[in-house]
Amino acid sequence: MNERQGKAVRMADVAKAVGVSTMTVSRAFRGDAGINVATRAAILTKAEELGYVFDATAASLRQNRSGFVAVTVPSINNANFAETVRQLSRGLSRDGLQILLANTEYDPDEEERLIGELLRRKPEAIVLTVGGYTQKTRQMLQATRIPVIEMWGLPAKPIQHVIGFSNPDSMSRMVDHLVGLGHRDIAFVGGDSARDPRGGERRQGFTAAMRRHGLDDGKLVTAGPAPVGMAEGAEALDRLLTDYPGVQAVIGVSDLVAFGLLSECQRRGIDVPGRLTIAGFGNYEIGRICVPRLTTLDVHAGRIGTMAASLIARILRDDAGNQPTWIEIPADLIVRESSG
Amino acid sequence: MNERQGKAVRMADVAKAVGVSTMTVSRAFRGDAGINVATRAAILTKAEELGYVFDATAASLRQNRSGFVAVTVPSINNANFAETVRQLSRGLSRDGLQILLANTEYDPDEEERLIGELLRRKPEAIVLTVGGYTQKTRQMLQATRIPVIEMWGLPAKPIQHVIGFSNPDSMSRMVDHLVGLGHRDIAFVGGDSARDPRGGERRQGFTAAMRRHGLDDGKLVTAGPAPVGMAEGAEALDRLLTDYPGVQAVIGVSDLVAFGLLSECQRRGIDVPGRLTIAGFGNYEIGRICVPRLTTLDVHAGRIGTMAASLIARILRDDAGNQPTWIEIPADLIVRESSG
DNA sequence: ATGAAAGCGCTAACAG
DNA sequence: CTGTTAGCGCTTTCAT
Repeated sequence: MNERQGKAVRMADVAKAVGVSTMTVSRAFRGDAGINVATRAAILTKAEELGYVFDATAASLRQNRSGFVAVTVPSINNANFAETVRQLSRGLSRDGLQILLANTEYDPDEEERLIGELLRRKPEAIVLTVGGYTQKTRQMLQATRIPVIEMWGLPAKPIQHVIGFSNPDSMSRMVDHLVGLGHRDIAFVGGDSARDPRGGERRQGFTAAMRRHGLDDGKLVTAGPAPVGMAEGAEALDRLLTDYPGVQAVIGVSDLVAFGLLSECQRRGIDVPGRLTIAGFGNYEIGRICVPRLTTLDVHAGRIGTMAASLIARILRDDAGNQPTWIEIPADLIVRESSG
Repeated sequence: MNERQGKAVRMADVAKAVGVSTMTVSRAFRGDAGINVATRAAILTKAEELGYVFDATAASLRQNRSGFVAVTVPSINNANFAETVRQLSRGLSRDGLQILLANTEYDPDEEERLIGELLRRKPEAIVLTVGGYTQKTRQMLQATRIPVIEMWGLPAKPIQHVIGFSNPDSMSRMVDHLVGLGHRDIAFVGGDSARDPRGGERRQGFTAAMRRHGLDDGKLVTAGPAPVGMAEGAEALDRLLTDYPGVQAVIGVSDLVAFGLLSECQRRGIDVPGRLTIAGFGNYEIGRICVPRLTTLDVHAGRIGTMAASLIARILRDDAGNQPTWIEIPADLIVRESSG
């Protein structure tokens, strides 16, 4: 019956079936104004009947518009990165843009490889979690003609646009809070910072603030290679108490680590915050639910995504967005029961 | 200088600069065997120098191979779905396949819209979280020529391939465990099941098993519209204790809900499992860390992704994968301290 | 309101 | 080992 046996239905097939040109079918599908209402209806009906599926690849090639925005995150398993991606995705979908997501797994070489692959798809913009690029990565990002947005931090040498918060400054504020409560003997639990630039910046913020207060900035516990989570936090408590027996307060590089520390305290009957004050970072849902609730810093993960989407929409609309945008979304200190 | 001012570098530009045909450049980039090593090196060097970026869109169109696999999940913010996607992504990357991810937000109409958009990108396979499709969605999935894989459940009317576990059967086993411990007065806390077919199936598994044991199957608490998480679990405890004062054990539709219930118990000084036994579903990391640790069902979220990737690779390699595959990955009961 | 011709950047198919 | 020709399915451009 069909002369293109086994082949997918194209616009030309729909056009022939309806008795119009492919151009008219194209116009019907794009909702062009200048097209007869009846013709349009007939085309859409026939297309449905034939099982026609529009080929976005061909359209992309011809229009030089892929409709993609590339995004890289260190780990999609992290609830906060996931929330950023979710809001980014929501915001972009209003402009008909789809996300091309890549997980770097906290590995700069993997990130380089993934960004290379993403760029071959001709995305209209690329959104990155800031920090720790390889030389080749930086070179690719500087050479590309599309908008580049770094998020989740404030890079010293921004590539183009930036949306985020200062990791060290935010952490400094947490130290100020704990010192304000009267604590002097404060420790920091984080991962191997080489694999997690943001975590490393938080640790730097911790040591800088401790020094500023004239306190010992050396109470650091390394919970393992990034990403460190609940399990690593729980395991780290032992080392914390052994290495720094007089510790009064501890800050986790994230709420997940803080929750691990908290759980292990509970298990051992250590009163929080009576015997040990615990604070986290990131304002994850778990910190609002656990007992006691966690003092933390809200980095507004969702808002970062929302604002990145708006920024991209604006840049793609008017080409006026030629000069780099710098959007700082300050983290908010949230004081809860775990610090006292 | 350049005659294509403002335009991106193409293969033809590289070819001209090196003094070969575009075909040779194409071969160099694809790592074809039959090409002079020196020529290949010269091409790659020149390409780098000119800032050439391979256009995967054009290659896709010509080869009729997009290199995409489409995936839909109800929520990427859920750690278990994220883990499935992560492993799926890892497995597929070995075959040079990229994931095109869409979040349905537990909304069948949104799912329909997203699947429509995904199919226009000509993915080579599509992976769905099973259940609750609109009529149009089912029709699209039945009409498509690409492999369709439903995961995270065992559908009554599979479209093609299936990889997952039985939600009702798994939940039944949890009931058996609690009854085996001597509990008779058991409740279930979940979300509005209309929005979450998998949650609804778990509830059905609960009621069926309770009836099988000759016990009251009516102790249900609805924690709100799906997705229900930690916060909804915490809020639901009050209703649970008010509506069913004699309740001995409670099952959360997920570990997140169970953790919410557990936290609220801790807050009120209710002993778990002494006064109330709590069980969850899904084996989330939190259940291994919290105090007491949660009894749960391991659904092997990561393995679902890994196996989906292998299945896709196999189907795309030999076309022999014409008959539907049915892979059941039984959930494992994990007994921990929260049930006693 | 509709159509004809050209071409987006790459590669299949064939030739040498 | 390398080149030539044609064309993937759509849209731009220009014409009517």
